[in-house]
Amino acid sequence: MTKLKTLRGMNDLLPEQTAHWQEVEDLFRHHFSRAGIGEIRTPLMETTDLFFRGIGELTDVVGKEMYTFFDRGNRSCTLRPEGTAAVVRSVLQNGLLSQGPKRFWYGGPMFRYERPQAGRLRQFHQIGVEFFGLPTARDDAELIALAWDIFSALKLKDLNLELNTLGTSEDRERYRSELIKWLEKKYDFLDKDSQERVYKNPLRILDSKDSKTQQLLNDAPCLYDSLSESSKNRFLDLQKILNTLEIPFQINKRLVRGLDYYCQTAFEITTDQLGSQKTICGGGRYDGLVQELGGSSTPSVGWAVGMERLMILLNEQNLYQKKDSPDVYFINQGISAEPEALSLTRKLRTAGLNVELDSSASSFSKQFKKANKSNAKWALIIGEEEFSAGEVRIKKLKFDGEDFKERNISKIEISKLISILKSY
RNA sequence: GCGGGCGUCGCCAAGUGGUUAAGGCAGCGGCUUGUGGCGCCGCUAUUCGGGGGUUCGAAUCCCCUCGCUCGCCCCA
Repeated sequence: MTKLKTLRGMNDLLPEQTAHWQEVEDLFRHHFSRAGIGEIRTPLMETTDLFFRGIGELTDVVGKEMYTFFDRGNRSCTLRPEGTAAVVRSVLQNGLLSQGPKRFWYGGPMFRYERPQAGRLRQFHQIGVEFFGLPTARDDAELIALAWDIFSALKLKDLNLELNTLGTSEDRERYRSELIKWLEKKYDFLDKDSQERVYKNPLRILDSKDSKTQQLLNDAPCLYDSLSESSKNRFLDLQKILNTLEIPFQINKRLVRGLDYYCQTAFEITTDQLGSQKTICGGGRYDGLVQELGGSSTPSVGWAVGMERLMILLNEQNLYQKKDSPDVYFINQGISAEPEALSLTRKLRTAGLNVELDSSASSFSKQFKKANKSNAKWALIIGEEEFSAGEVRIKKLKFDGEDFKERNISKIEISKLISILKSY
């Protein structure tokens, strides 16, 4: 029989990992709730059309990375490859923008059919934020600061905030045709990948890894030069505000985000500790998207964090908290004592204690060994002797200064027991 | 989708054509039927990701396939 296993690029998260994930997710939630940002949960699956219209048919994500299939009603369905399009859809469908600007966050699995690598899976997880109806550079700065503060709270080191502006869609279009004209003249000197992108995605060529192409590009028209005055000023404003907030950044003129909807501000938070999957947070402004999906013109801005990459980086920088050990390890043996131990365990757990109940029914000596390994502070022991006496034995497993004499406590005095267990 | 590396027990790993596939960790049992952290003893892969081939003989060589990994593309 062949072994059953996960699909390629889709991993289980096991208890040791989920504990870390939860800590990190809690931190995100905490920051969001302090900023008055509500969570929005959309289905994992949407009509294919949403992503065609939202992300852009010519992007790689839509063109070759989507999990698309027909359901029994012959509808074309797609597992969401990113979060923004669905959030916009939801916000419109539910009329959430009728009362002015709104901020939302979302999280969960996304799906892209790509060749897996470290930090790039077919099912991966993002947490993202979207601001709607907030048009200014100050709004951009608030959004960026939110991400920056979360990473700071995680104590992440050596992060770079890279910043660029793409201008308005008119600026971008003007530059695009100018760049294509220039690239056509240099076509024969470009590397193969870049040649293919001349018409498909010329801005991406600016980011080519080919050194000859890069040299050539030194003379290429610059996006910044074709920006309108107001776009330029907007970008300068943003930089000024970030300086005021004391958030360090560097301008990366080659930063061109891949999805069609971006305009004006584009940014990434990167690290050089993750190999080629170096972006842990990417985002930008998408003023045209809401209208594109059928709403009224609503300037919007957002970012998304790649959870897997973030978790790898936290691990790399040794920022995981050590896992909690139980307060109590409950040693128990005997036909009457075992149910009694379970009963007491329930009461102690209800009182807020972390209790690990031994279920091996093996010798006391074995159970003590396990108690030690569990790293619990206390051992409770109940065997037939204690059961008959209506008592439970309490013993301290760790020496942390205070001396505690092993003793028996009557079960009637449960509150006393609880207060002892909680007192160290 | 393209190119490089890899795949031996739950984990880490030795073995690179020849009788029973080292070792460590973890697990289980015992020394010690009710008191631990140390120590000692024992047990745990008919099988080397899967399939086919070469050979008297394969974990070791060849082919295919699956998966992981690194880089490219792209992106979080």
